[in-house]
Amino acid sequence: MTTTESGAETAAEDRVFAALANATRREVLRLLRERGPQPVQALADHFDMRRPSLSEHLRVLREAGLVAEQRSGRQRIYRLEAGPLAEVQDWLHPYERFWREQLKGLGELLDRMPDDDRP
Amino acid sequence: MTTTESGAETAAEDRVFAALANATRREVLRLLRERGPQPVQALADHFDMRRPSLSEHLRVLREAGLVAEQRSGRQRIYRLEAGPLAEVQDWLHPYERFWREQLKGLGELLDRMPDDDRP
DNA sequence: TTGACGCGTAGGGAAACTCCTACCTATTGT
DNA sequence: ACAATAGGTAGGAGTTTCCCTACGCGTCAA
Repeated sequence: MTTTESGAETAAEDRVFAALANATRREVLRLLRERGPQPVQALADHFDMRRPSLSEHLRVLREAGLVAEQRSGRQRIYRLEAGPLAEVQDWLHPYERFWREQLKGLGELLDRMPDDDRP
Repeated sequence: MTTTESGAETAAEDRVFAALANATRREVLRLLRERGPQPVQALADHFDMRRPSLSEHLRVLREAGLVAEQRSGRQRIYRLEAGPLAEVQDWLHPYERFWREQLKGLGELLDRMPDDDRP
């Protein structure tokens, strides 16, 4: 439990999942993770998209707590804030035994199959 | 890596993240996890929403591979298919060291703070 | 066979999303 | 002081989401 997670904490959870629903925003997170903090234009260069549109995406990520900005002169350096992703993992955790069971079942199925028939 | 995950596998990833972006759909997954497979009406009873709307949500979940249906007479029993959630966890994994670093930093900060000043 | 039940699909409307082109503010260099 | 740079904001258009009310299709019970 990263935050209080008691009851109406759903609003924060909602913002995080909604932020992750867009491929451009997931790509921004990947860029910040792989290349470290960057100003907006450096990020925008990697997309076929005008800068104001990317600014909007950055706002969504910021309001979800997934990135933070640090002003440096006239630039704004964005950096990854991975905290909310830990909450996603917490959310995922109770499902883990289900997908392990499914994978186990698949494995056993394959074990009982002649090699020729495998997908 | 649960599926091939080579290149244009992004479409499947997109469908999963998009499916999880809605609170009703996340709640459906929780109900199926906690109470096991159920027909549509039993699920619909837990929401302040008409049944056709829930049917739409079930379609989105089905196309994301997160639920599966099994017909039984005139009922359709939906069950959790957690496989795609394993892929979400895979997606999450490279971020883990970042949130661990952040939490570590926060812990050290708290250690250096007098108890009275803690949030 | 007829009626009720379980559920999906069609179609529509309000709101939200995602992109765009201006445009505005703040900072820096000349 | 002035022009150029970095980046946010406003407003608008096209698309998608999410809910609704009808309605259609298959199944079961009388």
